[in-house]
Order: sequence, then structure tokens, then C-alpha cells
Amino acid sequence: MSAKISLTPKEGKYLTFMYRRQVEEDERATTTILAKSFKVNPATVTETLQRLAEKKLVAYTRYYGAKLTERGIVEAKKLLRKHRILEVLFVKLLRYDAEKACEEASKIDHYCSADLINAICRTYGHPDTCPCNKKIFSDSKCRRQA
Amino acid sequence: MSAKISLTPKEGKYLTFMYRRQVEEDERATTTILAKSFKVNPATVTETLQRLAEKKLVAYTRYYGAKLTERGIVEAKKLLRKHRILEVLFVKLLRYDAEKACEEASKIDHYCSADLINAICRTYGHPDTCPCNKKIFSDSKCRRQA
DNA sequence: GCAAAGTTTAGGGTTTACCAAACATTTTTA
DNA sequence: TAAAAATGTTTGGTAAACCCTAAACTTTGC
Repeated sequence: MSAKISLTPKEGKYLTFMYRRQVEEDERATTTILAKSFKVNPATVTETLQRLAEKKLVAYTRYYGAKLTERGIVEAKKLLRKHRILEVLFVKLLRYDAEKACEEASKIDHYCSADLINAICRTYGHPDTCPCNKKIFSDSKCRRQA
Repeated sequence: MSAKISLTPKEGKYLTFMYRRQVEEDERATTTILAKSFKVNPATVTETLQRLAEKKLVAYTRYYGAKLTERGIVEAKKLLRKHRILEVLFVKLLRYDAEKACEEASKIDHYCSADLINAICRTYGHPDTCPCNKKIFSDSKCRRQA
């Protein structure tokens, strides 16, 4: 049993941002890029990356940047799954457009339980892409019936 | 234009708890009761009530307790509306039972925008009670069509 | 009117998130 | 290749939201 990971909302945003850079775009996430996209001082980014490194979610190298570890990738995927399932819900049920769905999903994704997300996933027939066509990662606990 | 109110999640929980005591049950919410239901030290409750008083959301009297102000009631109703609309969603869409719906709603109600809640409300035909039969307060911005 | 119950104050503590300024490193370019 | 520019880190702060214990104070109920 590995130690339980507790993520703050902000840390979660870093992980998903890094996942998209690293895995989906094959680009490095530098301090400056993170600072710009979160609109914070670079010093703040360094601090957060160090905290994520302590939690073994990223491998951090001074002056170079940080890469998600295996655990970091797992956590990022969990969050992206939640985010994207919520997008599906908002588009299908409420007829939101993809952009608005993303905005609203961002506000709550971190706080939704995996259970809730799985229930939504089942209701919509286990979709495999979100409204903007990105992959929805699967969860082993989310199967037909459950 | 009145000053914008910014509520922390915890403060929101206090307001809705107090609303239920004060308006729905006509009982006073004492420090001890709040401390017990939130499982914190009474000193912590005092502190939070004082903060809510500064924000003019409650009228606080030392050694007596606190009562929601008009503004406090408005805020509590907004939150209860969000909570109850979410309960409707979870019961109708996901077939959750009332208790589970309440639990999941509690985790995210504070973070959901009024817009999102209104869209859900419209989708379910402006329900006026939640699964446990409590009133769903209306929002003037939530009308047929909108 | 006094003791018990309830409440507040005083004084701390932790965590998350920020920032500016000084300093260190890396990269670019003249 | 050396110096300038860009990038990143450290240091030392700040602030807010929560939370606690212990001591002091107020209210209540007998």
C-alpha cells in the first residue's frame, strides 16, 4: 500500500498542465511557462515544483525543469479523466459548448469523487473522448454495472 | 452595488447550517452546537463567527450566539439552492439515493457557478423541492429559456 | 449566590499561496 | 569566448483560513 497522496487544487492544476506538455505535446514545462500560464511569479512556481517533488509526483532538476514521475502521471490522468467526463456531462445534458464546458469543469473537477465521475461515465456509456476529442482515460473501477 | 462577498467553503457550511437551525427549525445555533456538528473546538467556532460578523453575514453577540443577517440569509439560500439542485441531478440522472446525493453535493456545491446550477435547474424543469422534500429557492436569473 | 456549563481570549501552530529583490546559472550573441 | 540577456532559485517576507490548548470570563440553574 503506497502512502496516500494528498493534492491541493493548485498542485492538481500543475500536474495536468505538465501532463499535457510532456505527454500530449512532448514539450518540457519550464518555470517560465508555468509562471505565465498560472500568472504567478516564477519564484512561486519553483516552490510548488519543489513541493511536488517532495511528494514524488515530479522529478525536479534545478535550472532545468520538472518531469512527471510515474505516480505523477497516474494522478494527472485521474484528474484529466474527471475533467473530461464532466465536460461530456455538460455538453450532453446542458448543451454547453466545449469551451464553456471546460471552464465549468475546471472549477469542480478536483472536488468530485471518483465514484461520482464513474456514475456519470456509466450513464453516458463510457465515452472515450471528451468534446474536444481528447482521450478519456479509463478507471478499472468503472465497468458496466459496477 | 454592494461590496462583493467572498466566502470560504467552511464559512458557507456555517451559513447553511445556521439557516437550517434559524429559519427551518426556529432554533438558535450556539457555539457548542456548531462545534459539535463541525467537530471542532468551540474556540474555533467563535473565531469563525467573528469573521462572518465582520463580513456582515451574521449578527454576533458574545456569549449569546449568532443570527444570520439579511445578507447572510441571501447567501445561505444561494448555497442551499446549489446543493439541492445538485441533489436533484444526482438522483434523477445517476439514480443515487437521497443520502448519497447529499454527500456528493456537499463536496462540490460551493464551487459550482450559479450559471451551471441554473442550467441544471432548467434541464429538470425548475424543480421546487429536493429529493428530501426541502424547498429549492429560485433565482431570478433562472427562467424558462433564460 | 455559587457551581457548573458554556463561551471567549490569548497565544500558538500548520498549510497553501503569493511576492520582491538579490543571487546563481545557462544561453545567446557580438 | 566573454559579457550580456534570459531564465531560474533563494531568501525573507506577507496573508488568510483553519485548527488547538489553557486560562479567564459570563451565564444559567439550582
